[in-house]
Amino acid sequence: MSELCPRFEKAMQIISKRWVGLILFELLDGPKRFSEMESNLPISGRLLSDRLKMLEKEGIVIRHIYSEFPVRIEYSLSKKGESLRPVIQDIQNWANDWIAEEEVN
Amino acid sequence: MSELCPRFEKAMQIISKRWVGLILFELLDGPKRFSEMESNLPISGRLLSDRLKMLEKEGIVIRHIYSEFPVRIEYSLSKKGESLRPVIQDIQNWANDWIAEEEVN
DNA sequence: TTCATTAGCTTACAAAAAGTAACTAAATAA
DNA sequence: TTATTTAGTTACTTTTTGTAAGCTAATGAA
Repeated sequence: MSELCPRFEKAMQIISKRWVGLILFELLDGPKRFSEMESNLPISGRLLSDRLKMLEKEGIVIRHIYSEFPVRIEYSLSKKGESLRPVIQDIQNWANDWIAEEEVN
Repeated sequence: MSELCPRFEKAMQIISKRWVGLILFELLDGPKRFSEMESNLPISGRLLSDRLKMLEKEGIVIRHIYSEFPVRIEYSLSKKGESLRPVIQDIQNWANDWIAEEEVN
């Protein structure tokens, strides 16, 4: 195997993991709680939990605990996460230009 | 589940499928043959075959058969595929800015 | 005419990831 | 004490991937 840019590969590994795109889309709109994302996205708690942990580990998502009753936990984007906005925006633009209404299922 | 843009969802479904990013990266460099991609990417023939079929079905990749000896088959990007260049370019830029050498493994 | 070679897949099967639903923990409130 | 709420976790089934071997069509060499 030859010279694929290893940083690009690593970036794709993160971004193209299933559900990550939709999670970023949500968070680019502002901080969100676990249950809020769970009900906004077609993803189960198990995987949402996995993905948020992974994104936190990668420094893309920040987890903030508010010790209220009941406990409130908010997820938001770090600067590194925020800087993915152009990527998501481009995908949105591409989708608008090239995905027809019919093929959306 | 609420109002996620269905076109965005569909776009993510295609783009975030494993290996698709790397395949697009390859093809943005110009037309490529099956075996060429197979040796450039860390992907097996089975999945490369699957992904190329899927991308062809989505109108992103074009398959061209040259009846030479031995047979030569070239894969290239359609206009729809070409228009994903900004997405891939943004991911490359993000990777350069935010992925450190050490975390590339 | 038979055998080997080459590209581009396909098949069969094991391993990893995702989907689903039920369950847990901590902190109150009634 | 029992119930309620959020944020998960566990156990288990189904789907997707990874891996390696096999297949097919078109030559070209012996």
